[in-house]
Amino acid sequence: MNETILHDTTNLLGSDFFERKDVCKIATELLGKYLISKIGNQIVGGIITETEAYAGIHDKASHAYAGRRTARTEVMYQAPGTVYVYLCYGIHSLLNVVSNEVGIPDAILIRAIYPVFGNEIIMTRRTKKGINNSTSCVGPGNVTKALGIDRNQNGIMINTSEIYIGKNDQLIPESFIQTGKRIGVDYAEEDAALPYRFYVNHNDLKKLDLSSH
DNA sequence: CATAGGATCGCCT
DNA sequence: GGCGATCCTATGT
Repeated sequence: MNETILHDTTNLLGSDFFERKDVCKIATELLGKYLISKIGNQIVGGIITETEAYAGIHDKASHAYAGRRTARTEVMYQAPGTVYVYLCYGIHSLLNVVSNEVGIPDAILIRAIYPVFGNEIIMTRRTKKGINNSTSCVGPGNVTKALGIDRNQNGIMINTSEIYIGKNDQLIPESFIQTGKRIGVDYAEEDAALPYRFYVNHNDLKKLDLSSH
């Protein structure tokens, strides 16, 4: 894969992908897709390997629980495919993509990717020593740091500028997909236990033929 | 205006 | 496994 994907719209996800009601299905289907950033004219891309679903106003873990509308959460009510980036713990930018229809604030958090290209750029952005291909983009704060994403991208639409999500002919086998409860949402009472986290081990990912594109 | 706490990370022991 | 960093957001007075 190279940057030609950014100029061939047939390779990018259509807006209908995020314009669906089942946020868990979308979160699952995002596994294996390409996430690409072109920020500061630097292109970095990888395969999405971990996501979490946040199910709008009925989900106590969601920022939009009970229909909360604030300056921060307003973008969650915008069109499917809108990027929602917020600051967590005062330090980390966390990347989400809004789904469902306008006015229904579902979102998917991107928690990890497997880097495919732009590795030298990633290493200049990730200064921690000892990281490797399998760890440089694991954890939602690390994904955004590697991709150069922060709140400057909050509110933009995917596949129009800076952040792109591409199709992948190489699908993740269902047997590779693991499920669990979401990280860091213990405050969400009964919703804290919902199996809304989806991930594939990078070791399993490497068993696939990633050279077919 | 004041305050508590967070969809995390990395360093320390 | 513990905890400090760091600052914005949401809420309450």
